[in-house]
Amino acid sequence: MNMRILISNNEKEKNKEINVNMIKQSFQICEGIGELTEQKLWQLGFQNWDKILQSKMPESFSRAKWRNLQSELVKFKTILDKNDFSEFNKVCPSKLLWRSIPELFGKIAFLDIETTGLNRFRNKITTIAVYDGIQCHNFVNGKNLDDFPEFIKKFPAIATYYGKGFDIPFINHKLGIHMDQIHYDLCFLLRKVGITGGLKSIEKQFKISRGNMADLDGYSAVVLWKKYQKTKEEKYLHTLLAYNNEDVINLEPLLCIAYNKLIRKFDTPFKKLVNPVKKIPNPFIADKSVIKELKRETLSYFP
DNA sequence: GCAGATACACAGACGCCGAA
DNA sequence: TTCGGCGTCTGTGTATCTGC
Repeated sequence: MNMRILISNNEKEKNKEINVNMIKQSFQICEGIGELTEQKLWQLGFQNWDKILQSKMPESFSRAKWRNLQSELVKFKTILDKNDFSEFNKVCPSKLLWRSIPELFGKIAFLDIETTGLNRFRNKITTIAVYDGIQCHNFVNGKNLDDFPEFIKKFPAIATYYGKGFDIPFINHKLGIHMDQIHYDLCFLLRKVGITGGLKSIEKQFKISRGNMADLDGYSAVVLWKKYQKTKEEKYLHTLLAYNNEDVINLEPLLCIAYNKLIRKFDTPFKKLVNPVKKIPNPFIADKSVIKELKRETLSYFP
């Protein structure tokens, strides 16, 4: 059930052109190099790894520190030259992984799951949506959920909203896999720049629309799955998938917003990412009668 | 060369936050 | 309501610098 919608998006092409080597301007990833030393290096004109490796030691550095910096950079360069992002994920400090976003833009899987509840030991996964920047892919319990582990392997990076706390531990436990990709968790990236709140409230803040599904939430997804299981009517499943897809499609502009705010906050010399202004059409459409039904029932529970 | 001062990196504790 | 990741704060460790 891989749903395919092809789009042409000039913004994504622009982002590919933007400095794909931005991670190679980062020095804090090296052991013994902190924020201040990195700033100092930029001020001294050392804009990337190659410049460090080709230049003589500046006076303000000790011989030991310079040698350590160079050997660390050789290590990281070897890993990146091999495109070994899983190894890069292991050796790069997690607080700096966001700097690899431009490097991997276009290869990131935006991911979100729906479940029957919050507890990964008692509840189960109902659907998983993955947006690869071009199209949505859906995995449904009882249909093709088992295809997910093989499918997700091909992405070097994933992006979620609070996936580190919820989605990934849930997937790892339920599907018995270990996802070792680079993981951009937008909840924590946005917190770094002072933006907090749930996904829906942040979408509102940045005027990212979710059409007629604005009033649905995680609990609605639980109810939709129960109704689908009881009636087997496709309208409930399609509304659930539409909701699930809307979450992952909206993660892409949020990732750009977070990255652009981070490079400004940390006073880096990195270039901005172009925010994709055009959203792809959701391959599933939420059934209007189902939305009304959900609203009515929610009102009767909470008068 | 040594001792004290300084700068910087790093580790641990604690509290906040968001997921269905 | 539960759980676990992350940020912030604070203290500690280490390397380097400075003055004698």
